[in-house]
Amino acid sequence: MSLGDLGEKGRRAKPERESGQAGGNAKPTLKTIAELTGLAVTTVSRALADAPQIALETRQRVRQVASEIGYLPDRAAQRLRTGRTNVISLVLDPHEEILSYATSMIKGLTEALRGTPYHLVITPHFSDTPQADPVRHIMRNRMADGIIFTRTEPSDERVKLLMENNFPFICHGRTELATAHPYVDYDNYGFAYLAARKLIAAGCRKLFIILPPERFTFAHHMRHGFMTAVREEGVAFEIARDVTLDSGSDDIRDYLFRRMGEPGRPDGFICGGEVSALSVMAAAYDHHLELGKDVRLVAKQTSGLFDQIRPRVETIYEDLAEAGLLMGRLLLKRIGGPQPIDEMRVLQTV
Amino acid sequence: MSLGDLGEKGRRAKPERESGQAGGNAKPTLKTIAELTGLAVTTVSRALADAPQIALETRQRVRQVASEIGYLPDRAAQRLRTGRTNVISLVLDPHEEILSYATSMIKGLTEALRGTPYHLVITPHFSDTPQADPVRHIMRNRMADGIIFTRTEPSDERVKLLMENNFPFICHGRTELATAHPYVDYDNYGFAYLAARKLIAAGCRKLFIILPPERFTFAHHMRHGFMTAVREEGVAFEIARDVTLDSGSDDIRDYLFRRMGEPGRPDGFICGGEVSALSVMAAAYDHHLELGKDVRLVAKQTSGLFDQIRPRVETIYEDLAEAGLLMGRLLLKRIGGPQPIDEMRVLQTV
DNA sequence: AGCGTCATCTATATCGTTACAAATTTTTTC
DNA sequence: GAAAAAATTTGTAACGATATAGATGACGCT
Repeated sequence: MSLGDLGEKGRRAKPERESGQAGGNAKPTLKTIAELTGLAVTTVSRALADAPQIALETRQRVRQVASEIGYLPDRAAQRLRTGRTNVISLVLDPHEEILSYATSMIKGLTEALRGTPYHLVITPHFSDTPQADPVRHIMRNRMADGIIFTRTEPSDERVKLLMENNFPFICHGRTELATAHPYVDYDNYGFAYLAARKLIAAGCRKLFIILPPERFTFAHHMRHGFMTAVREEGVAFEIARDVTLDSGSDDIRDYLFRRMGEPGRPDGFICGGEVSALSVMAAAYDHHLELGKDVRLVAKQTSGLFDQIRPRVETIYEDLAEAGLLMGRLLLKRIGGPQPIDEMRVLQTV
Repeated sequence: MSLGDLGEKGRRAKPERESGQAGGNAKPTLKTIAELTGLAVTTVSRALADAPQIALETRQRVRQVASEIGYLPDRAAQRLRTGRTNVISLVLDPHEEILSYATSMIKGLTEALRGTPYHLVITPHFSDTPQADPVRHIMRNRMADGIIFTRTEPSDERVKLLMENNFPFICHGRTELATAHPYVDYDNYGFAYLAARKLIAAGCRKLFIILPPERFTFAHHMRHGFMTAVREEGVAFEIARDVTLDSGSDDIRDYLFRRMGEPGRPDGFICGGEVSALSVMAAAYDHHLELGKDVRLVAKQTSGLFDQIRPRVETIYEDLAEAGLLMGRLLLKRIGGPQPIDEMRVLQTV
């Protein structure tokens, strides 16, 4: 089936302007349907919108014709007229680490958007530009109807901006702002707490945790969960100083290798990232330490990766696809509903 | 900085229709600039397009004013008028495996699109619908100016469709079609050949390879490279029968675990996927086979993952970010240029 | 008849941009 | 100094959809 030459100049290439049913391959518009049914363009538009003031019979007839000729509304025209873009922007830093963390989320998002008229646009935020720039840009130029972003900070500029402008958004992670806003988060307090308890229960006497960069809210949650557990049990602990979960895996490995060679070596490690958890394992391996005996590790699992890792590692699962699905649904709800719906959801540790 | 209430009804919420410079917060359009400069809208448009028939001085003045008031053209209007969407569609199946493989590619793509007016839209192709559907849909409804997809087949329907319609696209992987078309591929022949030679050189006597599903062109390339090497050296070999690189990691592991328990166990494994390579390692581990001694493995590396894996595994690197960057650049070239540029690039094994 | 009510349908204007042809001004030429 | 040529600028009409207000006809009521 050839749709005509859509390549270089598009439909403008055809000079056939006689609005008859010349060839069946001109892109159908409302006008086409109007001519076919003998109705006015407006009526067709309203009919397709299922307006009650159009006779039921007419509506059905229009629908019929529309589907017969494969009519689909022109997004650009709708967008220009209504101001609605049918776009959801996922703003993220296209670094491998973050991207891979966003992968499952994208899966959930596409699932949530499936069957809706919404498209998912990846809006990159390059780390050499201010964090709020993409958000500002999207709002200012109405590039999307809703924004999704991750790695929320306690006093997140993006959240503030979006709220000021009453622009639909949802973020992964919480802020510590006074005003409520929708978000989806994972119980990182629970993760760290549970991880620490597991290690202590397994006999560890000194726990070590690698945290996310301090600026992220979930770093605080993790630290808090960790601290609560070690205080409850009164065990020794240590928090990684020079590396974070955002550090390169090689750096994390090197850092841990060094640390494991120094006195007072921890025997229980908590790592909230998949590849960085492998770095911990690698550091232990390079010291000929046996995992599950000399040192123990609890990692956060966000994919099937750790099911293939040997020796088996204890993990706690965070379902990012579920988070993505939820975020998508909540955002659509927020966009559709005229009144601000403040939905907050924290996915629990299992 | 508040941009006004952009949430519910957008700019349409303001009834201020006096086209003066009432508030500075109305979205600037060509009309705004026209009024400010005393020129006609058309002139402003042409001036911003740097048309040679507009006096240089005028062009500069218009530019000046435009940047002062922060003018940015309305995408929807441009799109409606010109038929150009400024969108690049990346079509992919949002399964975790494929997505994670596409992750680095997305990184390269965003890099290529950086600074251009093009947006990256993730167009999901759900496996329960015909493969060519998204492509057809994108062309028919002019959802994008160019299409990118992966996992090309020898007689790929999508390629045929896109070529018939002369629609700009680029795919990752080659076809075996008569007509030339642009693509970016990785030398999977070289990968398998090199991997096999490495294993043989290390002393392996029976090689085993897990291939991608037969329907993909690169499966043939890999098989061919593998076969060439084993025939040259006359070593025994085996090709995975019940699993492919697309199988679930658990299935791959279970399959290999079984195979390793049977007589005539291979001692050299080639695996063209990251997580599935870990499955091979896991299967060996579960059999108490020592990697690098009892069995050897050569894996394809597409991220930093294997730098953290112990014991160290021999890998051959495929740079998917580079592929993404290249694909983005070639596609943009193809979209911009009026004459079809047939660019074929195969990234070599290193 | 005359008038209002209801159910349908339609004409017009507009979103912001660009293509096209025509109009205006300036410069050149004889 | 007038006509021709060149250099600028401008008006009008789309692109395809929808919001708004208005038109049409059928029907019932007094």
